[in-house]
Amino acid sequence: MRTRDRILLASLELFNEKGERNITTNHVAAHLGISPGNLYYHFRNKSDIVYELFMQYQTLVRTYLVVPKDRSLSLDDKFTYLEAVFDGLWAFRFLHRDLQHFLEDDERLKRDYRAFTWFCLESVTAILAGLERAGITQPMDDTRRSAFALNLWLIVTNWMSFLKTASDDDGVKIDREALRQGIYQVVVLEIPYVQPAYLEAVMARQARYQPRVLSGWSTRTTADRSVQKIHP
Amino acid sequence: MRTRDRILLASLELFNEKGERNITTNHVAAHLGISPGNLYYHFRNKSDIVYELFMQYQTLVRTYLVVPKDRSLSLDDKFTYLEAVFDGLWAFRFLHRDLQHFLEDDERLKRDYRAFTWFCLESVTAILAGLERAGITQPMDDTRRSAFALNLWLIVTNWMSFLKTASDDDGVKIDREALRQGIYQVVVLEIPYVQPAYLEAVMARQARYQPRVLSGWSTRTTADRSVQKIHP
DNA sequence: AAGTGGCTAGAGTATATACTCTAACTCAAT
DNA sequence: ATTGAGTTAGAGTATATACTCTAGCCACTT
Repeated sequence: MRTRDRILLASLELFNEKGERNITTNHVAAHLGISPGNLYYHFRNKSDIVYELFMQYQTLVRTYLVVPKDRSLSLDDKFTYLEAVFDGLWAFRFLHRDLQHFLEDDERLKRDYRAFTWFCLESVTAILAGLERAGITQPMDDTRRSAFALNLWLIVTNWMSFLKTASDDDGVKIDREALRQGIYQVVVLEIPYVQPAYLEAVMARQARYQPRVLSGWSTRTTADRSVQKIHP
Repeated sequence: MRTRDRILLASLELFNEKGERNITTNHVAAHLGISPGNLYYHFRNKSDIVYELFMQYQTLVRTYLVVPKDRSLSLDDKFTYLEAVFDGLWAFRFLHRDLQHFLEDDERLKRDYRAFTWFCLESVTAILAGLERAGITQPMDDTRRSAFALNLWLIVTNWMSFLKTASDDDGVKIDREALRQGIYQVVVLEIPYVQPAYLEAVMARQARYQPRVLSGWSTRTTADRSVQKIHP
């Protein structure tokens, strides 16, 4: 593998694990056993590494967030979308953590990220419209659908950071699996709009993603509020 | 005003404006015209300043997120809650920006923040239950309500960062006013559960918070996707 | 054999950052 | 007047961080 690609891969790995703020270019170089000079031969600066990683992320998301033109959407499609989106978020989880910093630091990234957001929101809206046309959910007017798509996107993109801040690391390991429990939350959002004929099927599939982290949190008493450990 | 309080105030101001990551203790001291040594006389380290600010934030939120015991909730209450929460978020907006970093940096803050989150989720759940009892929204079972409360909280707490990342600074100034447009999004979330008798009233109030930022984004074409300026 | 261009090492640098240390000032109580 | 606790100034420090510079290596062409 080319050095340039190894740098990207190692950066992604370390950024995801420790957070970009805690990983210096020297760390990345040391991790790969190359010199800092070598790293700077391939990238002008740290921002460029982040930008390139964002481009990879964007490409990934743009490939799977498409509405098929030749057929109508199924319930399976819906969950395929969700799983893909969460997998992407997991693979590039460092991005959303310091997003604001990155965007302030790099005008180009800011521009591109904004366009990317609108693309995502439009795609989600199109998917929602597709599900309506397929008779899975109730039709809604355009304004409502757009606002709904935005809520959906907010929940999806911030589910990870919620897990990180709200759950106890000792009790619940945050991994790709835990992340997918965000799917449960998204389905909760949509349930009121599901057509009666599909309600049972939707809820059955939703059950697969039932959160371990949160189950029963509303019934806990004040006394054990801070205790989050799971004891079998 | 005591020096200690001036340090807190200046830190909050600078953190909110530039982000904690970009503000050093020396910056804060210089801003106040005091020496770094003086600052470190009052605070052992930077984390302590952040912690203290979080405590202020927490106190604020805990005071207004209470369910009245002596009477049932009204529609006004609901919007009062929302406005208060968004005002609090605005006043301490630096917190949610680098939250993950803060929590990794300070074990004490991590513990307290987690407890705070659960408190908020329980409070929101209690408020939702109160609205149901008052006949404003349809009753739902406990599991659903908890999950719903969590979605609501996710949208509320991340609305600001969405605005920051998705909107064009030139076109739409992000301020306390823009932030409140998150209220619009929250109401969208709740509309399916509003009892018919209240639907009109809810939507009328919602209209006050109609986003300027997002209006019509779903209908924009690819060509002007990146253009976010508002021209009257 | 000599040259060429891509790649790499590694020492080095300017700046920043969080934080320390000591001396000195203020002012109310004695 | 003296004391002494609380407060402040300001120079200083150890470390980190992003990044530079120069010399040289290696594979391949001519």
